[in-house]
Amino acid sequence: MGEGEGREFPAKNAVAAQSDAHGNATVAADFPAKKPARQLDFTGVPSRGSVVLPEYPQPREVPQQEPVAASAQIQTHTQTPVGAMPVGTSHTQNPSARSLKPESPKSRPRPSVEVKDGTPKKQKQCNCKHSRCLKLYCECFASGIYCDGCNCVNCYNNVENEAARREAVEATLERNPNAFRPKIASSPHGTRDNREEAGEILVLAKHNKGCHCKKSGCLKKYCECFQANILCSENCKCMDCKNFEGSEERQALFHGEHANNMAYIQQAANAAITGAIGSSGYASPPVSKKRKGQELLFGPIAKDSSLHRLGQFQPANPVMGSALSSSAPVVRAGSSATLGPSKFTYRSLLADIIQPQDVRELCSVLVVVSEETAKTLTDKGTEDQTGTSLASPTLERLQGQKESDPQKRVSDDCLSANQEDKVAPVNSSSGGTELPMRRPMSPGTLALMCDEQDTIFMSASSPNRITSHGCNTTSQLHHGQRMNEAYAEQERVVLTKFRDCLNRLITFGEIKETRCSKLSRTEIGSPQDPSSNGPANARIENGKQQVPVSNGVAQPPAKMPQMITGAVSASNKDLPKIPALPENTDNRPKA
DNA sequence: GAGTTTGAAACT
DNA sequence: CAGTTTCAAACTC
Repeated sequence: MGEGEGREFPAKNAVAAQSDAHGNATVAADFPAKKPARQLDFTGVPSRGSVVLPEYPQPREVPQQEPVAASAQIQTHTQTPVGAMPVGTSHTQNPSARSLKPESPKSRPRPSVEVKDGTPKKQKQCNCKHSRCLKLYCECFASGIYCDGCNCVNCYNNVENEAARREAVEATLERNPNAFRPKIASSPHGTRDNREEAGEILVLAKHNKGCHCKKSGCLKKYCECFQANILCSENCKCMDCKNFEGSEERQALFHGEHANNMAYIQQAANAAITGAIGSSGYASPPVSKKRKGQELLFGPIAKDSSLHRLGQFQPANPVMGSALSSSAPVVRAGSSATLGPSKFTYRSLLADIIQPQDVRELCSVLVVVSEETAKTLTDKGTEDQTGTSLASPTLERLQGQKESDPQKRVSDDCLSANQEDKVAPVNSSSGGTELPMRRPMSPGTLALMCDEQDTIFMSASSPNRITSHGCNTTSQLHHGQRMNEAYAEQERVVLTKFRDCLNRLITFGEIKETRCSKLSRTEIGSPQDPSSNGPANARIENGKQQVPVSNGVAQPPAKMPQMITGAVSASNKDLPKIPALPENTDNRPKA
C-alpha cells in the first residue's frame, strides 16, 4: 500500500516506518496485526489513537491550538500531532484498547483530540456510512488510524480488514501521493513556536493545497484553513475570504473568546511595526477579501490565488489604506515563502526615515564632496605647478578623508560642507536663488554619469581655475591629463561617499528590521515605545555614527540625514538650498 | 436529533 | 483541468 509510498512520513516516524516500511506492502505485513492500533503509519501523523508514534515525524509546525477540533484530516495531520496534542496523551488515550472496529464501538477517542484547558478531550469518531472508512472522507482513514469506537457503518478501516485497507491506501496514494501528508505547512519564519501556546492563532502556517471555500467566508470549520487555525494563504482559492490577517470578521470572531490569540498578537505586532516605521508603514487590511468577481479592480489576475490574495491584502481601513496606496513602494508580500501567509503589507523599513529632503541633502553632500575633490585636486595641480600649497582646509579634509573610515568621512564632509557654505559658499556668489554650481544631482546621476562629473568639476572650479584651465593654452595638454586624473579621483570620492551612505542605510534597515521583529514579539505584552528610535537616539561619536540602543535593541536613526551625512542634524539648515532634483537638469552650468 | 449546508474528495 | 457527484463534517433549527 502504499502507505508508505510517497510519503515521507514513514521515514520520520519510526513506528510508522515499520509499518510502512516502506514499502508499501508492508503495511499489512508489518502491521503487527494489531499494533495496538496504530494505523497506518502512513501518515506520520500522530497517531491518534493508537499507538504510537513516539514522535512525530514531522514536526508539525502548526500547532494548532485552538478550537479546532478539526476534522481529522487536518487534525491529523496537522493539529494533532502538533502541538496540541502531545502525542502520548491525546490520542493515545485509548490506545490499545480499541477495538477495532468493524463495528465501531464508540469507545475510542478520535483523532482529533482536542485539548482545551489542558484537558485532552475525546477524539472524534467518524460517522461514515458509505465510504467504508476507506476514503479520505473518513477522518480516521485520512489520519492514518484505524477506526476505533467510531460510529461508522460497514467500516473497513480496521485490522480485520487490513488488506482492503491497504488497497485503499494505495489507491489513495496513487491518486495523491500527498494524501496522507500534513496539509498544513509552517512558514519559514520560525517565530511561531513561542507563541503557540495560549491559543494564539497560527497565522504563519499555511495550507498546502489551500481551501476552496465559497460560502463560509473561511470562517467556519468547513474551511480547512480555519479549522487548522491558520490564515488562508495564497494557496487558497476561496471566495469572499475573511480569514486573513486584519479581517474584521475574523477579529470579531476571535475577539472575546480568544482575546489573546495570535491574531491579536500579530495585529499588535503590526501596529508596533507601523508605529516604528510611521503611519504609513504596515497596514493590515481590515477589509475582507474580495470576491473573485470583484477583482475587476485588480485586473485579470484572477484565478489563481493571486487575485485572491490581492483582495486579501486590501486595506480595509480607509486610513491605512490610503496611506498605503499613497506611499510609493509598497510591496505586497505575503506570499509564501517569505512572508508567507502572513499577509502583511510590506513597506520599507526606511520608508519614513528617508524623506525627499534627505535625498536632496544627500545630493548636496555628494555635490559638495565632488566640488571639494575637484577643488583639492586643482589646488594640488596648482601647487604642483607653482610649488606652493594652498593649505586649504578642504584639502586637508579630503586628504584625511581618504584615510579615515567612511563614516567619519561622511560626517566630516558634511560638516565641512556646511562650514564651507557659511564661510565661503562655493559658487554662491549670486546668492541663494541662483543655482549653485554644485547642482544637486540624484545619486544615480552622480554615480552613473561620469560626464556629469566633468561638468561639475568644471563648474565647481573657481574662476581662477577656469581661467587657468581655459586660458593657459600652453599647458593644456598637461592640464588635460591632470584633469582626467582629477575626474577619476572626483568620481571615486563621490561614489565612495554614496556607497557609504547606502551601506549605512542597509545597516540601519537591518537594525530596524531586527528591532521591529523583536517589537512584534513583545509588543503585546509590553509595548515598547516607538519613539525610542527618534532622532535623539542617533548620535555620532568620533565621527562614527553610533547606533542607539534601546531595550537592548539597536535603534536605527529616525532621521535620514544622520545616516546620509553622518553629521548632526543641525547640518540641515546649513546645507545649501537645493532645488528639487528634476529642476536642475537644465540648470547645470555649461562648461 | 433531523435536516441543511458546506467543501473536500472522488469521479467523469 | 474543469465540472459533477459523493461524502461526511459542520451547522441550524
